[in-house]
Amino acid sequence: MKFASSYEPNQYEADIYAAWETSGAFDPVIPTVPVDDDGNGHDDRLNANTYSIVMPPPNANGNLHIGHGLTIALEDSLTRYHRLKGQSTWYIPGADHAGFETWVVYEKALEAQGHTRFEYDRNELYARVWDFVAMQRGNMELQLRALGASCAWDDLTFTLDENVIDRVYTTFEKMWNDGMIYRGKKLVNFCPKHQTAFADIEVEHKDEKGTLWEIAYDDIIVSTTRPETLFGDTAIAVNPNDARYKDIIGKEVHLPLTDRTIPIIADEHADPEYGTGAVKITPAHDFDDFEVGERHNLERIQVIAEDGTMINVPEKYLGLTAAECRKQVLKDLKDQGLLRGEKQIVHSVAHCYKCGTVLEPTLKEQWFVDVKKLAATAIEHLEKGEIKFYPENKQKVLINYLKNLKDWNISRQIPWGIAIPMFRKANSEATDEPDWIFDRRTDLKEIEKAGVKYVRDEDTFDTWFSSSHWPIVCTDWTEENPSPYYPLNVMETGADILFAWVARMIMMGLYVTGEVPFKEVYLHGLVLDAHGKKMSKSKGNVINPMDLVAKYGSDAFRLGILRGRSAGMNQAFSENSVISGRNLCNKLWNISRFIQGIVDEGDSLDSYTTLNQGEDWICRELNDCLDQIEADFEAYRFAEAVETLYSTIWDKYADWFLESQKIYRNVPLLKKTLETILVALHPFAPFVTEAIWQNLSWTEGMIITAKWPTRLEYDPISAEQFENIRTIVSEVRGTLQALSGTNNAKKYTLLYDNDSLVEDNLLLVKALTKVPAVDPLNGAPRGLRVALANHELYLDVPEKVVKEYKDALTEKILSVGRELDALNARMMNPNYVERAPEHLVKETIDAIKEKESLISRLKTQLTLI
RNA sequence: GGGAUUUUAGCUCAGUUGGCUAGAGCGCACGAUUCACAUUCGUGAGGUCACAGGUUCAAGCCCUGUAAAUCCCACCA
Repeated sequence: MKFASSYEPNQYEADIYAAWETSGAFDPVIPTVPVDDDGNGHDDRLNANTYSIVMPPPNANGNLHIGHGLTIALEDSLTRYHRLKGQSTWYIPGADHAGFETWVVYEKALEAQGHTRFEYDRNELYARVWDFVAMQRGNMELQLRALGASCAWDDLTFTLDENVIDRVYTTFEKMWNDGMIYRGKKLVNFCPKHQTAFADIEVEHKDEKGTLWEIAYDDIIVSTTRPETLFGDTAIAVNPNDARYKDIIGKEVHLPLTDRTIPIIADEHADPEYGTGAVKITPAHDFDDFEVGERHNLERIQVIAEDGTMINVPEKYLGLTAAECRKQVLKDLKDQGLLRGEKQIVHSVAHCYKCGTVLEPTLKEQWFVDVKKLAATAIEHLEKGEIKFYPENKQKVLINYLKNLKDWNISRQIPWGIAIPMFRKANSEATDEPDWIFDRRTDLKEIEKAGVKYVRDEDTFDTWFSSSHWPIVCTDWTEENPSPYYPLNVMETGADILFAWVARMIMMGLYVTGEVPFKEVYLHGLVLDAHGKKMSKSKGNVINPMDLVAKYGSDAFRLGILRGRSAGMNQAFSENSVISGRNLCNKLWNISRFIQGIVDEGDSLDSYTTLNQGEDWICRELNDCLDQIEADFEAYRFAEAVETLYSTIWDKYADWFLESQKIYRNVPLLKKTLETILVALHPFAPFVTEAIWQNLSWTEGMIITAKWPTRLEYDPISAEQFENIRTIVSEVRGTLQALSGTNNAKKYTLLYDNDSLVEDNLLLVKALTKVPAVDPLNGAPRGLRVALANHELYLDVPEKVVKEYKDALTEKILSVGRELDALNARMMNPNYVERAPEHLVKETIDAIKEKESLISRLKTQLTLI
């Protein structure tokens, strides 16, 4: 016997995965590189039936977390479904160098060894991090395998692979030539701890308590939360409509603690309602002030250096940290009587999303992408509906974001990343040559062109700049050989990176290829803990997907994490749902074990025919189930598909069909239907379905490359009759349960009068209700009437028991009466009869007849008691 | 300030173009028991669909408003 009494995932999963991988089942059937089999000069792949999906690349040197677990469950289910449907499926795995994250980890390791980044040059650091990552790599790839990801491993793309860098450089060069790249000295969010700038999107704003100080600049009082920046003030702004200050616009005031004077200017930025209505302007250290400075052509005086110490300030404050300087400034202002008040406020402060350090708006020369055209093109294609979003409201959200997008800072001061291929002229005498030139030779620090020396910019690209090429590089798309796998069929990723990643892939895809990079976008939400709280290390509520896989199996995890989840929603997750997934796997295992047992007894017919109502019924239910799953996959309704499979397999197939097959056996049909449910469940539970497939005596090949089931043949009238049997059985069971006493099912014979359906299914009804016998009534009604309108059924119970059932019977009559009243009320409404669809009115009339007949029968029974 | 989302059973969620008595899983109560499965089987209790109006023959679903919660963007001198 190949089937143990329960399914033990750990015995099978590793071997099964290895078998899949070595068989080549993960690889697309249609080649990914150009072919011209018929020699007509055309790439024969281009009209092929392909299905492509890329994996959002997990951090190459990290471990998978619960969000990855969800990602794989979603993407791999899609992949396997489309593979079973016969498409040439390409699920492309990836690994992310995770520029900033990995750098932070590495720098910590470096510090632990007593070193700092400043001891090495950029190339050395790059090489060192490369080795560091190489050492840890593989962990997450093993974990992807444990989750069952059926991806094409040979095509794994690492974000620092040569073809990625090539493509990024090609795009950058094109943008540079198109005038979309510019070098700007602008305010950027700068993390003093990590010594790097961030894009707006990487900044985390948090509400914090702070102090608002009021400082006298001559007669004008200004409010500020950052008194130490006053040395960088180059103006005071008042609102042009503010009557209080009308007369002093254009005048100069003395800047405290210095011997400078600054002008009073009129600008809308000053809010008359806030504070005193006058605001100090520090263009070098505040984003709003920077813009005011642009409008009024103000000087930008940087007073806080990148290391967080004071520069360009009076001797006394030079070299202090910003915090020390603030204290000193406040003290000095107070001594001079210029500090006129302070109050506590709550304001939002920008933090580094990694270390929580307060970010310092800092003037820096950086590379920027002019996003106007990119965004406009993306909006145009999005508004045409070229990409379908799940959930669909994200389309609007994304368009709204793109409409307000500001230029994109792509420079990062982190060695671990793709070097920016720009070189600055070294000797300024050669005035005819441009200051900056593009060159791919980023492995060199210095190059020479036309006799002029150039030095490479030390910075690297923002990882999102290279990641935005992901669909292009993963599918090996090139100008010369566009891939049939581009655009991707779907981009599945987290809703939290809609702006950072999805938006940029769309802009970049359109810019490089002229086509949107994917046809559909499915966004998943956060996986929250069982109480709906965000998982975090500090809260200690983090669930490790690998623990659950080890404990319950990969399939159980996948089924569990998909349960109750819908697109874009942050939803709770608990071990319970994994347990219920595990139970389903075991149920399926035992279903198979049972059927194999029957097959072993011998019967070698291959083709099936249905022979009774239960068999017709299960065929109908399985067909409905397949329809439902196909529709659910089209609409990305994963949880619903799982739910449908769960109830079809358990509540219908096992509880009714298999139970009925204990009376009437149809071996070919058992085989056929089992294959159907195995294949249908395979996308969600790949391991157990494959393990069963391999253990069954008659199946061939591997289920991963099987064919999606075709519909079953059945007699619909007969199938519907089985519903009547189900109703009879349920009602008898319910009545038996409601009778006083225990073990009622064993005691009382079921009597039927004039009922061919029961007569034809005596053994089945007997087995399902567990009554000792099902006999014809033969005479006057006796015992307890079963509450069915269209069947004359009695439970042969003694008078005494019938009497004890009186209360339950009364309650039953009342409840049916209430339903009847509701139906009658509906029919009393002439508008309903007139305007509702005919079939509904007819159904209502039928229902009324049925209820009336049932009530009169029950009432007769009651009077007999 | 702008935008989005959510509110249905004790918990987590379905409920697709409005249409029969609003469903599932878990939990709970009661009952069963060796013959595929206790990771089992059966039966049941539990809902003013956040609230108030409106449209409609008919509203959990559509419209208006209110409340609560969550998230994103911008801003907070």
